[in-house]
Amino acid sequence: MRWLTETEQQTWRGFLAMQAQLGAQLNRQLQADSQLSESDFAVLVALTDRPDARVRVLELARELEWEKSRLSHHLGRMRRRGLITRQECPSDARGAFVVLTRAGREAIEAAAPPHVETVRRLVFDALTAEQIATFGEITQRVLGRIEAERR
Amino acid sequence: MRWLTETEQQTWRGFLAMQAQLGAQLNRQLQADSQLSESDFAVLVALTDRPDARVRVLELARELEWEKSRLSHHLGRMRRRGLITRQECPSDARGAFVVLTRAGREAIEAAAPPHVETVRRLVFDALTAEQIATFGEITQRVLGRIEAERR
DNA sequence: GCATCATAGATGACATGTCAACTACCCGTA
DNA sequence: TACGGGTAGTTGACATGTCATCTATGATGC
Repeated sequence: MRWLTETEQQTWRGFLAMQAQLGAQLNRQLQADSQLSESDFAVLVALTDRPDARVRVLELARELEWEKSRLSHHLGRMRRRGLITRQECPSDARGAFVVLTRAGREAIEAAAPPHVETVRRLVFDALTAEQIATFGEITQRVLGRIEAERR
Repeated sequence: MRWLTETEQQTWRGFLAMQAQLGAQLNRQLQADSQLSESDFAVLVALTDRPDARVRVLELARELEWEKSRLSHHLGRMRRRGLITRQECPSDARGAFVVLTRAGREAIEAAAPPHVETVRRLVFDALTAEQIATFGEITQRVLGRIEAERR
């Protein structure tokens, strides 16, 4: 079988370490500055991307690429914290909209600047323009592979 | 404040998506082929890296860059499944060694080839040599930033 | 109308991760 | 010897994620 070369192994382990460290650091910062997790943040961003600040649950799941049950649980928790609400869907009684509340909007507006600043500081400021471009290509290619494989 | 450019935002979202998808896919494959999680795999790899197939708990935690409590919980679960054992440490009665069992060794030896194959297929085969090199540089730079910040 | 199957979303059981204590032991100093 | 602070590792409470299953509604063919 084809093993990994020494260099590939190092690259791979480096990636695993970066992934873990970066996620942990971003979570810590978000939590400390805004009492939000990365997951909360992702949901709130998806909502603010909408002109009417609301989405159908499954559409949100597809957009975030989350399992629907994960999303359902997470929305329940966010609802209990007052960041979002549910709204019945008139055209399909099974469905529901997720709606951003005022508190949710305030939370995301307060959280975004320091979070973006951290991402910039830890990632983009550390890289040259060319590295950033290559980084983008890499993620797209890998995503393409996974996509292809899942079919 | 300095926001992210359109391109940077795309790159960042792409990275988040890749991270999530790749992790999920690797976990699925490992689970299906070997009944192991990525975490189990990481622990077992760290053990097989040792000539005597055993490590002190905290040293393992440092190597994996895991919180000690996470490791402790995880080791408990792996022990219950028979993948590892504990061994008292004669020179420091507080401490303990984590030891690879025969079953653990068999599990990792069976799991490694298909797992490596998947990593190769999804990542390295998708990239040019130059992209791989850049990828390695990127992870190192970002890790360096995080490292610097945490002090 | 109604039997049948698909879909939206929630739920419960369980695996995993985090944080803050806690226990037991080490070691330097008086 | 005894005390005090540091270290190794575990534990419990709780947040989060996964999987399988359930409920209610929608859509389709007869």
